[in-house]
Amino acid sequence: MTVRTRFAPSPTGYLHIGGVRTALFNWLFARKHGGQFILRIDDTDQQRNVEAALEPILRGFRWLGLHWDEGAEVGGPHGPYYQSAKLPRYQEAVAQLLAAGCAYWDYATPEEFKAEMEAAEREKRPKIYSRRWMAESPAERARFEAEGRVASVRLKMPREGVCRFFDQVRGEMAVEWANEQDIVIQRSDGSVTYNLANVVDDFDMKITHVIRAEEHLSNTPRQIFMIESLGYPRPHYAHVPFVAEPGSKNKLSKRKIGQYLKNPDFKKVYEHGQAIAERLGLTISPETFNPVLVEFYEQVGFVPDAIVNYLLLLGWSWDGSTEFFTREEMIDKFSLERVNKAAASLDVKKLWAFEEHYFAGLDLNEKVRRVMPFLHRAGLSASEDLVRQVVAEAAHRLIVAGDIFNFDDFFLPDDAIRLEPKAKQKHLDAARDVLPRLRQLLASTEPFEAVRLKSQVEALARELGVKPGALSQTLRVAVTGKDVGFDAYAGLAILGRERCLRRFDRVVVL
RNA sequence: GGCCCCGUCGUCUAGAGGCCUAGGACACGGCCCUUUCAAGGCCGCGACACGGGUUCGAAUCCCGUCGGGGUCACCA
Repeated sequence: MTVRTRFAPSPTGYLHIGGVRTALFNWLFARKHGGQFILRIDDTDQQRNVEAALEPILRGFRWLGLHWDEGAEVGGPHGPYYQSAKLPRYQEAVAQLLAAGCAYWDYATPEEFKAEMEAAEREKRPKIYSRRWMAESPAERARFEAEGRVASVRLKMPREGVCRFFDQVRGEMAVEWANEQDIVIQRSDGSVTYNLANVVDDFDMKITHVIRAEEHLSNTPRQIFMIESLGYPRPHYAHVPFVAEPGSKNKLSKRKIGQYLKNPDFKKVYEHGQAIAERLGLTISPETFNPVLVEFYEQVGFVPDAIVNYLLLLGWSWDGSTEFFTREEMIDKFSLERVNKAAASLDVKKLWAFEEHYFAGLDLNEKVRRVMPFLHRAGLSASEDLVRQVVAEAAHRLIVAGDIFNFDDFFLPDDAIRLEPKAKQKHLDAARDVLPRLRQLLASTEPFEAVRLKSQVEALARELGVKPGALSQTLRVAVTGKDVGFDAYAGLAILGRERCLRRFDRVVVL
């Protein structure tokens, strides 16, 4: 039997990082067993603009390299893969459940049902519907309808016995049927609810392994009841823990960004990304651009493999010490047995560390390829050759592609260089006497290369009885306006004599 | 509140009775290097929730307590 797994996002307009982690486990499991990974869309018919809301999700998966074998846009033999296109099929399943006596027409009004639930809560009883407005015969239905009531369809759950199932992460599970509510499977408007659609889709798409987040654990018994009532084969289950908030065990939520921003680590990464987004001219708000959403990482210029590798280790480990896995290695080593049971908090600082490692591992051409679009989008024109030199010298100072903006002084016109007041005070004002000598050095050093510049500065330093570092800092400020950056001599050499002198003369009034 | 799940350093985790004086990684602190910013090297800080058992021996098994979380929709 071929392994088939699925991920079923709802078109919400963004790709949640916790969802990606669950999807990744599904993807890995399918790949490992030579099976298929299906991307099915849980859209409801009342949603508008499904296409627009789906686009960021599909783009995110493609960007991360988590390709699906069947589903949205790619199609496949078990479609449709959009829930909104399957209403007749679902209603057929509802009819089957009704006919089998496993579901019933219910005529309770929402208020009546709610009153029962509130009473149960008050009396500290399990919230189980009394079936007071249940109708199983045409006569009963007619009677309720004469009162002007409209029916929904509820599952007629067993009231005794135990539901047992095996969970590949949690082991043997057992739940009393008597604690299971008669949930609505078909609304009074004829549309169908999640649990029913889910069961039918998994059957239609021949899903063999249901790997989903822990919050679905409580849906499992009622889904098993439907599966059995409909005569479907039962899939294997694995409930993986959800991804928790930074520094807490609450489920990560896109709505609580304001709260996460109070976490210093989270804030730091967010602000880093924000600065890059501003240079790109993106209009951003924390609601749509933040480290909970995959889009954030794409915009800022992360390496997709870094995110995937980090997510892999969030709730799974191989031997406790191996940190880095290629795609092939993760496919080879992944197993549900080694998935942890407890929720794991999102730690963007650690994700950042993975990014550092992955970006550093890119070869020079690859780094340049990733950095060029950022420069262009920010309106900075630069030859590939210049970019290559800067990227090479910047080395590990580039962690995400957007960090190239830290070295924008190489790509700005010479008259656009701004002198930072603090740097001026510290390195120019305090060194007025040596400025003419430094200018002369720039004008005369031949060839104009880093090693030569270095030895010339060192010679001058000896002559003046100062440290070479002091002179090189002064040169750096005089030419770039800033007192931070990579090796000053390399920077001068990259700019070339002409540009250095032009800048020097603009910045320094002798 | 009912039902269910979970509980090792701040965080992610290793650990399936003796290899544990509890290992690795991120973060953090210090030192070295460097008159920039980093990176790198070295050192350090730091956890088995608690209480009972079982056992020669428990982070590992059992019971209880406490703590945290999920879920109880005509959302998905």
